[in-house]
Amino acid sequence: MIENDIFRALADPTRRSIFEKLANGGKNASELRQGMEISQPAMSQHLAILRKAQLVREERQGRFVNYSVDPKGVTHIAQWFAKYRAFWPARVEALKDLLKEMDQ
Amino acid sequence: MIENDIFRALADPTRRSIFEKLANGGKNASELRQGMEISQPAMSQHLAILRKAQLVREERQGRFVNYSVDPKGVTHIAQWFAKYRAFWPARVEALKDLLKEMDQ
DNA sequence: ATGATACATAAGTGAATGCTTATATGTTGT
DNA sequence: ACAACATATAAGCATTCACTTATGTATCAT
Repeated sequence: MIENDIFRALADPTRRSIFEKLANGGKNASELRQGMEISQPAMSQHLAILRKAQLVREERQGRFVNYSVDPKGVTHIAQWFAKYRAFWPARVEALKDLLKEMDQ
Repeated sequence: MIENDIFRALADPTRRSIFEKLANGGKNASELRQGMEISQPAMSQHLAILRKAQLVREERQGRFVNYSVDPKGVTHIAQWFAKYRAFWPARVEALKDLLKEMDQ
């Protein structure tokens, strides 16, 4: 189940910060490691988990593999999260209608 | 870190379905167990984890403890998720402005 | 072809996770 | 006070997780 893959992927803080980095633009695995104190295999394993969750997609570019955020996973969270719109703070209640549209 | 507690809490499918049940209205621990094939201690442990993540709040009512969705945790996910609005599908792009408001 | 570089995969390990059974705590009715 | 009920906590155990080291695969430059 993809929903399970997504939440398991996001449960790890290292993977969340990788994902966050990619939200600022695509990067290859080596670039992602910069300033992160993480081994090459560990990064590769994290990326595989994010990929399986469709939170991230890969595109080979020669020796490098460029990673970027995959809207598929993001959309899936959006849909899951839309179920809880009733509990957002009052000032965001205006979102309701748009999100209701999204459910269809 | 609360963000970590939230994502770890949601990583378990049993906890997500408990959370989902509560989104349809507050229930006590016994009611939550109905139709779930889960032991009493397991339910109690799951609720403790959801409570720590501020996804759920408790309110004692006599012998029972009524649980309901806590907007604090939900709001926190909303804020985290707002960072990735750029990757939502195009037809939801209209949400941008409202969510931008939310960031402040 | 050969070496260097970028990344993936395999196998092993300690720590965390979700369950179990047993027991404790808190509340109600008698 | 006491039994019954609702929930929480403790301790133990099997599985999962995130890492490690070692090795494999793919691409580039010479």
